[in-house]
Amino acid sequence: MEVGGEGNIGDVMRRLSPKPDEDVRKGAWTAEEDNKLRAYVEANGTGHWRSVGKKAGLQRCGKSCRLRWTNYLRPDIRHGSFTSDEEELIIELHATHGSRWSLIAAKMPGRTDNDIKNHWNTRLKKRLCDMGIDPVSHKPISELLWDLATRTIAHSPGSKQAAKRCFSDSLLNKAVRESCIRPTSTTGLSSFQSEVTDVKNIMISNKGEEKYYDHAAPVAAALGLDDVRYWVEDELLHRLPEIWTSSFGKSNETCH
DNA sequence: AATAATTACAACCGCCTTCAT
DNA sequence: TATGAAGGCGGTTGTAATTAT
Repeated sequence: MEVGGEGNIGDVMRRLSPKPDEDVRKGAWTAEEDNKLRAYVEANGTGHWRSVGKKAGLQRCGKSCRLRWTNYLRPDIRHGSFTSDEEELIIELHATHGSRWSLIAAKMPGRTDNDIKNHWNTRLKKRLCDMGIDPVSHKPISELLWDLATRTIAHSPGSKQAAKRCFSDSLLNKAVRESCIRPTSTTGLSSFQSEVTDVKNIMISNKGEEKYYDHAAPVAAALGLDDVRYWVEDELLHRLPEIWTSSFGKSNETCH
């Protein structure tokens, strides 16, 4: 015991501060650690996670132990890929509850909130986008574009130009992002331009873009654009230097 | 066969809520 | 009522495995 005992400020600070890093292991769990934690919980049950690491002979913090048990070791967890029925249920529940994963998991026995969240972020979100559905609102993208251009923006001063600009940015960024062209700052603008001289053909030949044009058509009509495709192509070629500079000109990173 | 890109998922982090004192 | 511990949640990151080039 140090001189000063309970009242010593240094002692108080040490008790309140987190333990030094060397006392706590991080990263992937080993099979031995899993066995220790499983044996401890089977013998003592869950709860009081803060002390579990120590009592189970693990150099892990309580949070880490709890997470490992609830997301992986719990015996009622069903591991393995999601069935199509489960995927449909997740989409349905997400439309109702949003990203309240614990709520969604409660309606899917055997699945953890972490698993569902991961599956949503890696698979389902993309699938909805490909179907032309916004994964946040679960509404068709065409409907959202329409709202954006005709209601949110188009009724304010200087609206038409703003709406056109917003609309074109969305299309152009998508076209560049989804094309096979991956320029870098070291490529240089001139060679990038030569690579994309026929970018409109990439856009037209890409079936996803065709679908995107379908979504865009009613918005274009609302803005008084007779043919959105030619307008976007003109915009894209005209604004290529600007797009290149804003996206890739400031770093050596490749385009994502 | 080697390398790059993408995918899948375990784990961490920070914040919030609840509860006991 | 204020405070701190504990548990829970959602967002994000790191990385191993897989697939594409």
